[in-house]
Amino acid sequence: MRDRNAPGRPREFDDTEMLRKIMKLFWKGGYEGVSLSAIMRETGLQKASLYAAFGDKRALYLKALTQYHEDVVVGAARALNDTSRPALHRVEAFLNAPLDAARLDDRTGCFLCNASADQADLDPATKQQVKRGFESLTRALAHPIAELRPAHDEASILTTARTLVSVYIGLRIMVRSGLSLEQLESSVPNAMTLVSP
Amino acid sequence: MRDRNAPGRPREFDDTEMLRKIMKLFWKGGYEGVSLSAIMRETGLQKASLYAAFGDKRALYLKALTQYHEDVVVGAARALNDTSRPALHRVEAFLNAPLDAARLDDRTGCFLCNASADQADLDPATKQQVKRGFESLTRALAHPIAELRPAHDEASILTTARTLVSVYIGLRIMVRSGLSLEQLESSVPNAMTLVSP
DNA sequence: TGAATTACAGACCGATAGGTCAATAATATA
DNA sequence: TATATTATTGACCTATCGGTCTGTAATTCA
Repeated sequence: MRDRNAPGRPREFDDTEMLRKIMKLFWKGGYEGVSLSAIMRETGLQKASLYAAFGDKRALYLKALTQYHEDVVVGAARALNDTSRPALHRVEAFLNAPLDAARLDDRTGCFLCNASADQADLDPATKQQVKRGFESLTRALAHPIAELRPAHDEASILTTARTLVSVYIGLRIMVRSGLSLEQLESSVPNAMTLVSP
Repeated sequence: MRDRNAPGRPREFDDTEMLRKIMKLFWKGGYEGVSLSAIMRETGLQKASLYAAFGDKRALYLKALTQYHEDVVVGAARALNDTSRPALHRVEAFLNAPLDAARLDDRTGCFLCNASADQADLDPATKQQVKRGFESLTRALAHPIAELRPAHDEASILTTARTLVSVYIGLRIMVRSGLSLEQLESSVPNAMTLVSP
């Protein structure tokens, strides 16, 4: 983000707004599946402007992934920490998110999952960013689980959280492959038995 | 596969052998991440030979995915149905597969998962093939689970199988992002409580 | 042995990829 | 108002992309 009142011609677009558009492209199409021309079309910016503002395509992808973290991961973590709702509801809502998206006919899945499958093996920075996202989700999920399981120690809480993040990821991936909602949704109450036996 | 004793010059390579090499490339690099030049390098075949034998790049990808089904998915299904081993062990081995791979420093993940994240949203045939793979895994996993839970009805068995497939996928994806094995492996016994309470 | 058929090698194709550059426009500051 | 600084534009660059074509080699069958 460039300073307002900086010398020189002011930027005509908002960095974050553009990164959100770019995020949606990469989210849906993957790294190689999105060309700079597609980004130019979507943002209305010229190649050189993109390059000056964000760097090359790799940097663009990584910044889109960071934007996803700030928007989606942080949002999910906040919801999991919202103590005004019952802990059980919060966990359930988290696991239901993949199915809710599918109900709205959004089978884009989760950008972290897609990036992991797509680029984690090829680019260390992407790998690191994806790992960080999963860790954030795990830590956030640990809070309501700890409320539900006050007797358990931290390690056991984190293990359960990781298992549920696995289920979340699995549902995201399976939804994307077009498996029917009716088949998948019964896995949510099934997985919930891990926190409410 | 071309007929032996067909008229004309005989093919100098084995189709399946080449498809396995191509499978490994797409598995690791994704659809757009693998160029025809890379495939030529790996297989030693010329572009025109590839095209004549398998079709265009899309067909090549789809046939690689089919090869994965025949080699890996069918293999996993067979292991899950191997009644000479205890049902509990078979389920446990299935869930451990993602971690075993990581222990051998193989973080390639699962081609079905990668294909789902990479291409399911873009190509209906890929989507269909991925769905079929997940369904095969689910059905195969249902066998040992049914042995462990004779009192449960089929719907409930399949639900549990789907939840465990989710965990499997989640572990595959998380392993690929570089999360530590020590952190992930405790999720296996945790998930096993769904079949052995 | 000749005709038909298929495979192989490698040059070739237009399109597009990511990236760069020089000219011009818009602003802050002196 | 002049200067420095940054942004924008659109042409331009080279490399590579997926795909095709042509000529030659290898085989079966009559």
